Amino acid sequence: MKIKNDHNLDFALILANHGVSKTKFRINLLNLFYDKESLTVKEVMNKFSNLINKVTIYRALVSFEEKGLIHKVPSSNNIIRYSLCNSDECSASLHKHNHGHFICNNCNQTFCLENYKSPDIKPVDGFYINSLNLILEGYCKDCHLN
Amino acid sequence: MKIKNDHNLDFALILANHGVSKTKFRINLLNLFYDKESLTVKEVMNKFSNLINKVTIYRALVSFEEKGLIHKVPSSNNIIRYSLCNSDECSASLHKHNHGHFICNNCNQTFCLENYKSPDIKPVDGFYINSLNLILEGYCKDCHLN
DNA sequence: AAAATAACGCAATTAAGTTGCGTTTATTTT
DNA sequence: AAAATAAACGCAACTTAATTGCGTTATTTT
Repeated sequence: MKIKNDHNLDFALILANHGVSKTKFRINLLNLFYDKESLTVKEVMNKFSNLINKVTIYRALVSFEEKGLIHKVPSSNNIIRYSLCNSDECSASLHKHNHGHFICNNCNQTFCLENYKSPDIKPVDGFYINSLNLILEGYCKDCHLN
Repeated sequence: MKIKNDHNLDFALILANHGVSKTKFRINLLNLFYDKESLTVKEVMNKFSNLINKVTIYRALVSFEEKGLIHKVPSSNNIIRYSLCNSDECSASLHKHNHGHFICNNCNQTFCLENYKSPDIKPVDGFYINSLNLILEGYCKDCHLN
């Protein structure tokens, strides 16, 4: 359950700055998000070798989201994915990536597509916009071959 | 269970042209999609006053999707929505809208945002792209007020 | 019209996500 | 630093979306 920190970052401090409790699990969970483009509850469970109760994971993710650390990534496969907020692009109430994301319909991995720029968020009458996402779906290289 | 046809379209013919069986239910279901921007299984069940078995609905939607009549709309709330394909923008294997969609996180309705143009689909090395969606989420006018 | 194929409905099942509650751990107050 | 408060955790039970198998009914093909 020990997660290695390859980022030279003080995750406990980041949590504190966002008003999130610094439990061992939540420190490791935040570290995971710095390692990986996006995560589902199932992927988190696997990373912690199923030692952490799924309810704990759900509640931690909700807490991270409420405090503006992560945001949901829309997809068509009805599995909720979370992705780390870029502090320069996201605030607690408004989330965006300046680039598109590709989701594989087979392995469910996500990939950043830096070449696909998303349009900027602009106000639309009658709508209170919290997030903008450019989502591409299909099959990644590995999953296309079969 | 009779659904009125306001579109002067022969839905049975459209189904036949796409290789989908022309059952009474499927004809009415296709009509529904021409009436509404997008639909979930639950919404379809309600429209048919719960007279149609949900398994039948799931299978019809899968069939419509396989034959290129409808496609999934990604969202963060893990409820699968389907939307009619524009014949000029979608093929059976490649789906896109040229504009963004707004999904209300409270009432789960979707709205077309004609002013948000999506980038064009272009090939990306190693990815086999089936769909492109520009998704905005937040609260619609009605749901923001409370 | 008969044979073949696909859709349908029912019951049961899987899996994601949620809720309540007692216990443990972290944070705040003194 | 100890006590008081608040939040996180784990367990069990529950809700809801989605899936599967199978016998029956409707549609399509020849």
